[in-house]
Amino acid sequence: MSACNSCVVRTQAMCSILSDREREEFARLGRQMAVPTGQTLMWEGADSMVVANVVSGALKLSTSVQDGREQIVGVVYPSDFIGRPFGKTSPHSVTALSDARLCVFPRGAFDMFARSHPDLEHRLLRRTLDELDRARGWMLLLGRASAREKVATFIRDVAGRLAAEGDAPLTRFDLPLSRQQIADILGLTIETVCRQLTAMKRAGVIDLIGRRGVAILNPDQLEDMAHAA
Amino acid sequence: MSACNSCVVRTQAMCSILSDREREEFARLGRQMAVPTGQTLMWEGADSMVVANVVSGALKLSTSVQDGREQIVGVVYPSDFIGRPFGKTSPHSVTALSDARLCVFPRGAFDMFARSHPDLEHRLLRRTLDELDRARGWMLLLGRASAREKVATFIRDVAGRLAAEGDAPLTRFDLPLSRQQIADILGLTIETVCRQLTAMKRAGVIDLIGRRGVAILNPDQLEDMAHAA
DNA sequence: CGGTGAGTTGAAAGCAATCAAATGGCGTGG
DNA sequence: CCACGCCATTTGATTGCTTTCAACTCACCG
Repeated sequence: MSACNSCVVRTQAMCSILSDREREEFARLGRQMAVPTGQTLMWEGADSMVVANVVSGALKLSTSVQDGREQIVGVVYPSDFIGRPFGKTSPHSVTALSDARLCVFPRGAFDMFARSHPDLEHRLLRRTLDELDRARGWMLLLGRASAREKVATFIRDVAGRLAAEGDAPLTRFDLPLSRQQIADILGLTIETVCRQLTAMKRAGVIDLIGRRGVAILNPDQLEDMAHAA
Repeated sequence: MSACNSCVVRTQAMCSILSDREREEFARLGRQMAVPTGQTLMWEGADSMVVANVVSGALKLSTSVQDGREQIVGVVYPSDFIGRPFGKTSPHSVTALSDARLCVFPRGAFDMFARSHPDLEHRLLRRTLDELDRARGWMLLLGRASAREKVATFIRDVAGRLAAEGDAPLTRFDLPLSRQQIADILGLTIETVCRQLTAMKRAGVIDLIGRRGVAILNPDQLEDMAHAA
């Protein structure tokens, strides 16, 4: 009965380790849900009511300070997990960057189900450890990298993340984020992001096509820029 | 027989949920170990051979780029967990900031024990989720805060972290880190850290006593500085 | 085909980094 | 106990990258 059988992330999301019977039970706890671009699913500091799996689309995790400065602390893609299990409040906001489909579960029910299915918790633990590694790598970028390094690294990473699992990074693609959002990820201003992109274009490393399109002309040079520039 | 019975972090470390029998079995897998100040226990990118619980002391987690720039991505204290279970390589170096005592386990043995003790894995999951939240909060600081805000936030956080669980933040204490290490945590240079500290002293917010001593004279003003300055 | 908002470019200012030199805390040996 | 030397820290001067403020362009939509 459940939509799981046709779910595109069934094989990669954490539910994949469940048996058919377990997955059916699990599926009954939650429901699919569409989230339009720009909609915020969860607010920083608010009670953590739900957790979810991303089925399609991309969402940002962000925190901000009084005066409007915002920092994006993570971006999640299909098969990624959203929300804060086993905790009272959500430590950051979650907002859709594109129209997205989620598989949403009430937090309480999820917590209980997870507690009684060690394999699922194990899967979640691995995912969380990976996410922690990624966050810490990002900290190096935020704390020690120049604007050039940040932007080059960002382009390279998106190219890798957008490629199908196991494939080589794409050489031509559309950015899933606006310039402002890129700036919020890298801890820069929108103008600085622009200037770096233009400079990289002038250097013949990339090409910019319209608002969102990027072509990587010289991957090696891009790689160099990501490390020191 | 095991040292566990006298272990100072027994009640807070993750081993606390194990039964006496289980803990004995668990203890047989590992051993206590002293790590002198400055010694590196684990190297960035190296095979992840061990995991450990911190019994006493403080250690830093750090990554760096070719040219010597370093970023500290985390600091761990007693009862915290170190290492990368379920993964091939360690994503960052681990170095003792002070003489430390650890309870060390071979990774393989730990992984297997954890897999067969869901309660332990659950505890580890919660710990990892907390750590991820902390890392993301740090990202906001690194990406969007001014030098003043970074240093003020750092002082405030150390005061809180050094106080006994549940107590009010300390008003006079010794920093567990050198100026250079503080700089590496905040993504600043040592000179900038110095200047900010001196400025805060001149402003009457804190006092500096010798190399490591700090007294908080005006907690409210410090709090303000941590948020916007 | 014109409007609108994202994106780009330019000029100037500001903040932290860099380079350089002075100070002082602390351990050591006399 | 005091003098000495080393190294962390502090302070100063200058540079330069990123931000800020402002104007302009252009892609995309109706």
